[in-house]
Amino acid sequence: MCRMARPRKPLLSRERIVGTASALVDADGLDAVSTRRLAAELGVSGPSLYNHFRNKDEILDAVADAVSAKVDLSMFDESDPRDWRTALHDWAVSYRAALTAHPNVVPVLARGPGRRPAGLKVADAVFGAMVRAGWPAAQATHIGALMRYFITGSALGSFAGGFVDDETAYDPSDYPHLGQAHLLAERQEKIDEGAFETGLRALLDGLAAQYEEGTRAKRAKTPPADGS
Amino acid sequence: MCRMARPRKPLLSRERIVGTASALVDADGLDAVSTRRLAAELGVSGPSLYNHFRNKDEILDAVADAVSAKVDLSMFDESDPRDWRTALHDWAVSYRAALTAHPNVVPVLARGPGRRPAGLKVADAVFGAMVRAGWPAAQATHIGALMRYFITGSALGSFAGGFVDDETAYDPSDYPHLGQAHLLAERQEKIDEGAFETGLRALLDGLAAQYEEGTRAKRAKTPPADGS
DNA sequence: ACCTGAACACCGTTCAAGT
DNA sequence: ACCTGAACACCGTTCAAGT
Repeated sequence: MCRMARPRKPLLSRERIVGTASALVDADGLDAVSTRRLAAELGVSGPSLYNHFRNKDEILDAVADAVSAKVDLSMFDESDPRDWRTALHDWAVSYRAALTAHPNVVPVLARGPGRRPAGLKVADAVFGAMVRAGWPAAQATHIGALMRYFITGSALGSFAGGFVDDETAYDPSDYPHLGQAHLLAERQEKIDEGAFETGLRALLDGLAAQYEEGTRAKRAKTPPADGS
Repeated sequence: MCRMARPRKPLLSRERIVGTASALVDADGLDAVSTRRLAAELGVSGPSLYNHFRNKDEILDAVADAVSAKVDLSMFDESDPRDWRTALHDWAVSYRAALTAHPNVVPVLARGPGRRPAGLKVADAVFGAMVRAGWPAAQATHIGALMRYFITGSALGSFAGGFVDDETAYDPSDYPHLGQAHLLAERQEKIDEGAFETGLRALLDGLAAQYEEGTRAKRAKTPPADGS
């Protein structure tokens, strides 16, 4: 029975803001998220958001990190029996799936992990697993980087979707080999998936060859003599 | 000596607009290009731009296409003696150099060629050369796509630059393998170049292996029997 | 602590008006 | 044909004020 006003439950929380912002990005794209519209969606006025985030970029970072958090990393556990190549493959597939489920967020993610905790956890896990598998630290760093290049590139620049679904856009005298390019748009997902699989396999094949070279050199302790 | 006003020389042209916009993007980033600021830089009022471009996106597309136009495609000429693997390698290096010279433009380019003529010329050249080298059309499409994934991904998400140059950002209990991560920022270019080279080599090694498989299968006309 | 309205300095784009 | 000022419907962010 006191007359002092108890603090009412806050209208907002970081979680609620991130959840609504994510839905907005997924539905209408990155540009659709203005602080004013997001606030309206949450039933508050624009400036209220600044009680929970320093600025709009921090909100989008949190949205992006929620996507990173969905990437499966269990294949990099020490207890997991998968070899590094299989682990890398399965991780890449899981990573790409997380990104293609939220394509509008990819431009934010592609900027790098920055200070985003889930993004850093991903980088940490793959680096640690590659070192444990026998890769030198410098190579392990390169692998983390180049896999990210390929995966985010594939999620961002949906190759086929980047073409226009309009036959007249590709004059044969200008582009002699693009006669079927307008068909790319409709077969988009299949082509992007095929290109991703082809590229991933090539990447892993090539890395396996480099790994073999490395272990052979280590076994020999000296550069191999010529002949058998 | 006539009193009728001759049409004075127009203040603007598409070329002048694109040139100034490119300089603005390179110097201050994509967000620094507002129609009003661009117009001020050109000595005109904002709406004047709409006499030459339908909207701001068209201006940025033209800026991006100017970068694509700098990618060397001579290695794909029919008269060029380079084999497909060497051509693909040299093209990738030239492509990446064009992008890293204008990193702020990459997000626009990464969206795909769309209707941008220079972007389409690139896609046309690589596809045509791969088909001529003996790749099946579907595989040639995949190669164009996956190379673009890797190259734009590497130019966009400068891996090392994505980390923060701040030791305290990487708590060892959270990220046991990132103890040196704050050093990444300063060694950025070297790491990104190393990762690009490692990845490109792996990609080409892997593709060469798939190419071998393909030609072997073709020679045999039937799936190869076991044994030698 | 958390939310508000008012305000500031911006946006992209349209359009009638000028030459 | 090409440029202008005015206008419309927006932005992100700050800040004093309220509870």
